[in-house]
Amino acid sequence: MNDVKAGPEEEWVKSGEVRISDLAAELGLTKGTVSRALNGYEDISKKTRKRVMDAARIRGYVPTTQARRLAMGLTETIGLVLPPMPSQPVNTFVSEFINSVSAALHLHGYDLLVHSANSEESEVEPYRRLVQSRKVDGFIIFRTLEKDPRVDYLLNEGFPFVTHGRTARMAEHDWFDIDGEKAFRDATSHLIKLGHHRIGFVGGGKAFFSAQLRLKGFRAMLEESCLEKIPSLEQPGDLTGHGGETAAQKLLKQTRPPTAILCANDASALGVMKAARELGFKIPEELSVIGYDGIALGAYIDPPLTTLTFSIEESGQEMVDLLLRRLKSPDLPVISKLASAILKLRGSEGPPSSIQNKYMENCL
Amino acid sequence: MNDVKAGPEEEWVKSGEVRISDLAAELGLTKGTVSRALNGYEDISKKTRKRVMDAARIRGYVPTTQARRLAMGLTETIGLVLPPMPSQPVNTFVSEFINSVSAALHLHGYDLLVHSANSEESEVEPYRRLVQSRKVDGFIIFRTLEKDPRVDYLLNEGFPFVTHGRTARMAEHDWFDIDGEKAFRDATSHLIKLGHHRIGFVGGGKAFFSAQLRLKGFRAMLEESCLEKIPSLEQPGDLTGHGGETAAQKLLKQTRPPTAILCANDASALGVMKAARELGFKIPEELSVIGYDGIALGAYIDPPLTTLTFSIEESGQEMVDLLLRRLKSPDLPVISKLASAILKLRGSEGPPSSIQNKYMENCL
DNA sequence: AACAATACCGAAACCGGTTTCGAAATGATT
DNA sequence: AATCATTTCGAAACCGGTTTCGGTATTGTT
Repeated sequence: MNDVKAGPEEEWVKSGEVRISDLAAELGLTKGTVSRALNGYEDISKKTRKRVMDAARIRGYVPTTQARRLAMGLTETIGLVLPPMPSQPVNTFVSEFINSVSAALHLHGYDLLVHSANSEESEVEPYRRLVQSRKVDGFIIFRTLEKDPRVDYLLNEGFPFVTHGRTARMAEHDWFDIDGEKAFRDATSHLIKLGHHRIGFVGGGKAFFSAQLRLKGFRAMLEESCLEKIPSLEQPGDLTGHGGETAAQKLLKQTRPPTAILCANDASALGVMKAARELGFKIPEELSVIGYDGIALGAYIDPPLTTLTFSIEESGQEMVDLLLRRLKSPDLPVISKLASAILKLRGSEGPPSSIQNKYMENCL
Repeated sequence: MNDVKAGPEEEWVKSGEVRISDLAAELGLTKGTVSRALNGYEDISKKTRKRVMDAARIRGYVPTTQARRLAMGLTETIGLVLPPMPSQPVNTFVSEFINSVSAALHLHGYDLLVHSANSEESEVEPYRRLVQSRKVDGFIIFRTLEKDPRVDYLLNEGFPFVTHGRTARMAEHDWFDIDGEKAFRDATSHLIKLGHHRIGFVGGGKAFFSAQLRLKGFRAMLEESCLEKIPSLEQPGDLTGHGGETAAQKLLKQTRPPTAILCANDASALGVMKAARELGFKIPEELSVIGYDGIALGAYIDPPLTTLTFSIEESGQEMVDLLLRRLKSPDLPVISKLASAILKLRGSEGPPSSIQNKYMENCL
């Protein structure tokens, strides 16, 4: 019932028991000939090719991947090392990302090797091991730091990789990134147009390049709109719910708290909302909150979280494209792609309640 | 600066460029001897062993995994196929699970191959391919169905695997599971002790064995407590936020709505809370809600979601243990492990407001 | 000093494929 | 019918390791 679908004359065989030498012996050919027949070489007569392919199908022959790869000198495998995960509230990105990367790789005959980073050893150690043991042809790296040791190591080795996110050395390696700067310009602009003057910002770890760019976009739009930059309204965070909570407390306990808070990611935003509730701020009437990541769950909380969202599936596909292109032609100049996030309005933002916020004069 | 840490006499070399034959030639030995020296064979003199190991270290020799595995006839790789993911609100389980499985495997020298299921083809197709091409030694399967085609296929093939979750054929294969039945007995009991009479249940897909067990636990505790089973209070769900929303609407629009709702997972619970808000039910005063999964994010919503939680890390480790044991001794009798979930009270449940709920008489 | 036992290493087969090269068989040409 | 070009396949090397087997060289025994 659950057998391999079998034609009339095909008998069921346990998978993976027949080798190319068995097939060759059975057909009275050498394994070299069988190999060429199956791989479409031109120096095989139509007749024998048919014989070989029929026999292969009937006997259920599938070449052993290990042997084929060894002979051909390739691994057809891409490595992805999971960064150590502190109990982050929202990891939905990782699984979706793995899923899309894996699917895209599979289309091209590549496998995905997922490795976890042992938190006790150096961050690059897993990469070093995978490179040295020749288990992979290249890497997919995400959650990049401005100065990223993984990038340094691989660039030094001349080993192919693509990053999700920019780094200080972005001119030297392929990367894909979301335009977080523009995203935060948009979000900030949206808040300003709603009438907000005092906008708080909860950042991500300073080491993450992306977090810096988001802050940059925020500041740029403030300046463009002739709003003064208020240092006390910029709070560092760590991209976790708890971090957002702490940062929000510092923001909201000020004598003149912000009327809106922009968060470097959704997890932070959830922490911010929690702190706001506990301090008695009504969202969005007394405080607007905007996050970043577009986690689906944000739609289910109260109020639904307005956020900046982007396609994880596209990210995975684009990165695979970049990496495979690099593997095919190692000497190509560096390629990069920038995709944009879109502001998904769900309800956690609105005009500030205080009428004090008169519509600001345009600075131009 | 980012070089491999190098001793005084060790010169830097690009990783993975030196083969065992190079090493042998350099030392004036045969590759067989070098191999045995490095692998601790006894028929190698102390002197040459030291020579070989020193040279290997200095030259940075690491055996090519592909070749070693081919020669030894093993893959040291475990496959994990991601089930097609409908845009589920909360996928935090998957990434954490992959992380722990990968870490546990790595301790034993195994790699994790993550494959994604193409939704267009049969569910077992990815497994079939991985088996036939001999890419993996065994599988980690999760989110099992009662009648699971993947399990059927692999049992038929005699191919090693372990499931996270039971199946109809659980007597024939190794499995690890959370005792969802007991978990829901506990949660139900908790609600009953709080004074709830009319408790709603939002289930998972009927195909998932785990969902059935959770329902079973719910029913069992109702019966044990002499509460009548009210069919209209059991609503099917699909483990998504939207499914929970729909189910909750059906529950809460009844003339006598439940005073508490138990959900087969947290995503459903979030949907239930959303629907409840929109229908004007205050949580937990007018409606208690309990989920299952223990997603960290549940602590950040309002009110924080009470849920049944378990250790994903433990799950991954235990499953790896079971699988590797199976690989080592294929003829061992079937092993299974059942871990328990614990009720994590966070605030989304409480006593029913209506005083109508007089303390029920104990049925014993 | 002759002989047996032991330590140590080389030679070669093997894992399961791919690919190059050359020879035999076939067909075409004159 | 002899010559040459093609077609078609076998033989063998190769990928980079592991492992078995057997032969020296060394040591130990009497």
